[in-house]
Amino acid sequence: MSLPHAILTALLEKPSSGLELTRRFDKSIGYFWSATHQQIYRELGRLEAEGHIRALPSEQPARGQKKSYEVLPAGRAELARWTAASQDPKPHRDVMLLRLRAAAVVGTAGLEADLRRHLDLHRLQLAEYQEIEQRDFPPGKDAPQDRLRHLVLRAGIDLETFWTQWLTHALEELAELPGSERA
Amino acid sequence: MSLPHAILTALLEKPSSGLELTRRFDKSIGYFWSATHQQIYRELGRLEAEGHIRALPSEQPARGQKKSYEVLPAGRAELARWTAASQDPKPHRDVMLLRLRAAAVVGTAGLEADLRRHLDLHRLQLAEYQEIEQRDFPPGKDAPQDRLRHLVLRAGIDLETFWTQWLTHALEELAELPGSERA
DNA sequence: CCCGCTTATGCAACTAGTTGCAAAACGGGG
DNA sequence: CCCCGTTTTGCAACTAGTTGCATAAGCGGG
Repeated sequence: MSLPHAILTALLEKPSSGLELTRRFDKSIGYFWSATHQQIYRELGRLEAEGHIRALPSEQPARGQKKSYEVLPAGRAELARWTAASQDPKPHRDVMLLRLRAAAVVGTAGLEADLRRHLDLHRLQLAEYQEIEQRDFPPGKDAPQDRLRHLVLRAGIDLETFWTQWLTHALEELAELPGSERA
Repeated sequence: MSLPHAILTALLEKPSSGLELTRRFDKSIGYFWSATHQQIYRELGRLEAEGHIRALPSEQPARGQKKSYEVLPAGRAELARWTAASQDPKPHRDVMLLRLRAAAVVGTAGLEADLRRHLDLHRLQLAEYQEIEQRDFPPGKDAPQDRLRHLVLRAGIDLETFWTQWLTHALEELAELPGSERA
């Protein structure tokens, strides 16, 4: 149950409307939590009903009109509680690893193209993160908040780096395999 | 929709009952796909209904009786199709990264203990994988199937290695932060 | 002025995964 | 032989996330 807390964090960083939140979830927030606009609007409604956030009064709340939200003290308290609470790590699920394990049994036919495609996607993502790092975390900018946010970004960068290396290695192995399309 | 394919892969590697599958999902299969026994039984039922697997005839199918399954040709074909089909990578979601980003806003109070706990868990998992590697993939064992499975295990090992390093780094940063429990 | 495109919000139905619980058979102890 | 704990199977309800679509307002061009 982390989406509401992701939204609270984002709103504390900057009060926003649903669409603005969606855009931010597609960018910086997206590298550790993704969400669609439908999820976000639903959750904004819930958070408002619970008294954790409220719509900024200035704007009128009609459909098709921008409606911005800000976090209330109760919301900040809930976020602090959640952040400090112990949580078990969720088991990971990775489709590509599963496909490779399946390929060990039913053959690797057709896999290579998709491995290459994923490699390109991860390279692209990595480049994007590195650009963010250059732009937002130049050396010397180390207020506590920046250090923590930089740490999170580093995780994103290192994970993408790992995947590009692993996929490269996988493609090499695949190329060396004897009959590449054994049934 | 990958659970049925994880099950097909596991059953091709070795026909099993629901409980045996559950045990294997807790061990080797678990490092890229996890599932509870409830999920597995439900899915076994579906796969049987679809004609992808069948119960081994030898055993009688009463409740509380072991019932083992094997993959039928249709199931193998479906797995091969799925393995070769192009799939988009799923966006990642990581609660710990989210919590750290939240901590940049609401303070790091209470985080350290859980970071340490996660570090221990990842170290434990890493040790377990390394043990599997020593046992199952001694140097020189490189039939095609082994190479692919080893590659998958390497991903698990390298990911756990990454997390132990990152968490260690995070703890260092946290220790250096000025007021460790600023609200 | 009204048509169609974009922006912004949102509902509803579906899919996948989780949690809680229970029933049937087996096996050992009294 | 029967009671009770364990093994194995399974249903049902719930939670979270995804997909598809709808509705309202603003805006620019013919």
